[in-house]
Amino acid sequence: MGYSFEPDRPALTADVVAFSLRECVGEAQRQALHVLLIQRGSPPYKGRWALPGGFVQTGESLEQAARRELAEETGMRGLYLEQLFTFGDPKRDPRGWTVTVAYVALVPETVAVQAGDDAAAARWFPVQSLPGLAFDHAEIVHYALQRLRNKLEYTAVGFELLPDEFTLSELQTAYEIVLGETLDKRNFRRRIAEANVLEELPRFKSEGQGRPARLHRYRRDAIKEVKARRLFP
Amino acid sequence: MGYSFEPDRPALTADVVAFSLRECVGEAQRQALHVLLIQRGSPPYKGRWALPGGFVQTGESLEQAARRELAEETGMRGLYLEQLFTFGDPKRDPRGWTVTVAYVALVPETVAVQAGDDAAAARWFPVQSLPGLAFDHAEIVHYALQRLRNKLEYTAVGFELLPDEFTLSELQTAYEIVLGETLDKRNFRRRIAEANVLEELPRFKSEGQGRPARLHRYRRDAIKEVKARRLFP
DNA sequence: GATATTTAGTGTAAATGCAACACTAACAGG
DNA sequence: CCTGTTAGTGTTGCATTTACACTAAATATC
Repeated sequence: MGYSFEPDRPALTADVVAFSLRECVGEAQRQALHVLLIQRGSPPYKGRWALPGGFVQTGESLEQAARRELAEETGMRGLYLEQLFTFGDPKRDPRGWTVTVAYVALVPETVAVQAGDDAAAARWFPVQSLPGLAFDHAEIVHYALQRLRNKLEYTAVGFELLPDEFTLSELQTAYEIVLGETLDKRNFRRRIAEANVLEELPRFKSEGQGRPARLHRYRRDAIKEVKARRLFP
Repeated sequence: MGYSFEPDRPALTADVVAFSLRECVGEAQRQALHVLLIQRGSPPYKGRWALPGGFVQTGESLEQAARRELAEETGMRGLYLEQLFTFGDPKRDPRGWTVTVAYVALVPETVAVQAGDDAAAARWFPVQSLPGLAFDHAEIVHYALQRLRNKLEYTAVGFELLPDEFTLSELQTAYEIVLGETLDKRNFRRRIAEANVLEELPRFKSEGQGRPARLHRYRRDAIKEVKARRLFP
């Protein structure tokens, strides 16, 4: 690093692609993968939808900035968060040089959005029918979706999209929706069992009619990355 | 993104972890994975070794900045380059707030280092015996090494460490050194063949004595990511 | 309350993929 | 020409993965 000459500095922001499995409006009982978007209240792209995010502030880490912005604009806290990629095309923001560190967040359906202080509208959109997005945010979402699918294939982070306690059927449905394919029930359960990241709870959940399903939760002592073998080859 | 308030901006740098397979000094014919380091000529960490890199300049993309810095400080151009991670701990640079976008480069042994304009020393160090590094660069190298091994396991980027034309034995040796394990010759060749990213050349290379080996090169029309199946499970 | 309906939960067999393994081919040096 | 060295090639046993169907436990209906 040759620090002898100090050129201009870009504005640095952290943006978050927050994914969640939510029910489609209209179609009750049909879940789909959604992304949280915020409607811009000022130019450029006024009125357009954009990813939650904002400036990284002095003294905070990048991840802290992402968490803070998410909390400020949507009220959501304590989520799974992972750095995705840093986007720095000099023309990505029409106002000037702005580099953004993008994060992916996974949000259980039970976590509610509370509109931010600045009262900007925040809404979940199905990834299949996103509105036109501000800046290069469409590209960021696209990249995030690829990464999420990849990650789900060879790690066991699926439960980050579910509440603390969940049934194996709910977990399987989550995987099926994100991966966009149906999975075999017995094979799915075997793999999850082999990954050894869940523990049974002494409780059950009644899914309307039908036999009640055992509740599970993530084992806090489990290693996050199940790297040895792909979960869904 | 709420751009109503503009806080301080961090300095933004791009640093490069350049990997190469080189012969160990002293031990002729024994290759090892090396990382290119540059000796700092000014405080902080004066005299310490650090990753090549420097400020991202106005009007250039992050990758362009990484390539430019690498060219300026080492003379190396046209390499495989991939964004690794962005490090933004507010205390990572004692002089002040500096965020760095780290890249990984893969360098064939045939590419020579030309000392930079500022005549700073540039040297290849075996990853197994790195000197104490400036800033958080040790952490960055550690992370880069993990990523390289991972990448080699399920993609076919190994040839980026070799010259344009190479033999299959050379490619296998490259994989063995990076992964730190020996591989079965027939299984290795089968997997490389199935990945379908190489083409035979009508030429051979004599490796001292012994039967000459057919030269291969990377097929320009091949898709880079061999994602369907891990290469070395 | 008997029966139908719905969801949960469980094992096995066939096919596929992976890992282990040994010899022949082509050259250089003595 | 004989030896040493590196290149190149298939098969088999084992492990993993996939495909697949019934029983269990609850609710709703008549």
